[in-house]
Amino acid sequence: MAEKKTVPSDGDAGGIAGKQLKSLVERIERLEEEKRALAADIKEVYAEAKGHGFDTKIMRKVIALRRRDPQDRDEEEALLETYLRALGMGPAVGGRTAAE
Amino acid sequence: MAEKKTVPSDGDAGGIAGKQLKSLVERIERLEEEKRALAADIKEVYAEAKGHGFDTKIMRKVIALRRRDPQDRDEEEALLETYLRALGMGPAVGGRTAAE
Amino acid sequence: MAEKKTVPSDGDAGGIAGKQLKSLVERIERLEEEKRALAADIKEVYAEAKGHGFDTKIMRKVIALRRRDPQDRDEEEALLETYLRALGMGPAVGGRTAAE
Amino acid sequence: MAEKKTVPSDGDAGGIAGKQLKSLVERIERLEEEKRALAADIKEVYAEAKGHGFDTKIMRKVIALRRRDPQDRDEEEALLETYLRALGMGPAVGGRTAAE
DNA sequence: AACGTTGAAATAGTTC
DNA sequence: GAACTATTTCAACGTT
Repeated sequence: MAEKKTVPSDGDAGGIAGKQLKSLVERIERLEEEKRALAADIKEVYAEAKGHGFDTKIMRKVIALRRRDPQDRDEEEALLETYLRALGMGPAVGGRTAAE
Repeated sequence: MAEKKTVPSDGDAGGIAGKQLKSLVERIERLEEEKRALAADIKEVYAEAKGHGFDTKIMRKVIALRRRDPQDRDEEEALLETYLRALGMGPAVGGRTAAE
Repeated sequence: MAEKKTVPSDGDAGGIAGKQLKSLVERIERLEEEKRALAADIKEVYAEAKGHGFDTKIMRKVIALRRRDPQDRDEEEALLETYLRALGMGPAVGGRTAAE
Repeated sequence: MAEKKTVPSDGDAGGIAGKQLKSLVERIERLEEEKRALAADIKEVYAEAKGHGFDTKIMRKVIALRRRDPQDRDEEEALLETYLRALGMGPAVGGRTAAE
């Protein structure tokens, strides 16, 4: 049966390939740690915002919206309305439906 | 790995209370398992929906909307617009037609 | 294939597809309600436990641990193979392969 | 029913609070961008590893495990105390006390 | 009763 | 395009 390739160089268990692997893994781990640090920073800023009385949940939405392509937004919105209409509910925005 | 004892099966301090604890824990575990089963069922229905060509992401949104108090929705929407306006962005999202 | 459509049979909002969507949505909503009921039951059991003087926080930890343990064991086993393979050795079955 | 607060200091959308909000949002966005850059770097390293013939899926597993391990150790320690407390004994400090 | 913490649900992204 | 993983979001809980 065909063996799945695990490490590049063949019979050299723990040899050259091992060194290389170790190096790669360590690089990744370092980058990931930096990434985590950034995430912590972001969290802090949110905390600060909250301390100033802002609603962080809404802030997150705003930031997500800004990141997003306006066209996609519109399309999704349209689709949502379509589904709501198919369910007999009026479009969610612009006030409640008259029914019920 | 060595197993850890959950309760001192035979320790004096654990006696009666230990039995009771065990019973409570098991009841909870049973309920949680049922809960997980239900979650799996829900997942299945979504898969079926997808198979019929529906957009499950939108479906989730619809269901979330239906679950939610209309008043809260409106308030949140208003706040979102407020924030967007404070940032100098038009109220891009919020259900109005794309062309304003 | 390759149509980007909104509902399977399109243009028929509130029609056939609408019925189907409605049915799916309602099924999901029903399942979700059962799920919520179960969650409430679990909460009750915790309340009862608390009433008997147990520390629910610890109980949660214990339950979480019991749930995690089997997984961990599997992962550990998988990992063992992983490392072996990473070292250029075949899966542990039967020890070293003849291929050496 | 409590009123929902929109922006902290005043209703002056686009005013003082608006400046503050904008500043916070931009800081977050900048940090997020750095974070994304890091994620891209990580991805690159994986690509490089793959180019050298390594199985990145396994690499991810290994890295995840190395990250989880220290946590597990802490949890294990915490759990020890947990069990002791569940037995009605105080935290393990000093072993069994005479206070029983 | 707000706060932070934590675990689960959902979403996005990636690989095959 | 389907599955898996990683990230993000949301809700519950205890805490102060």
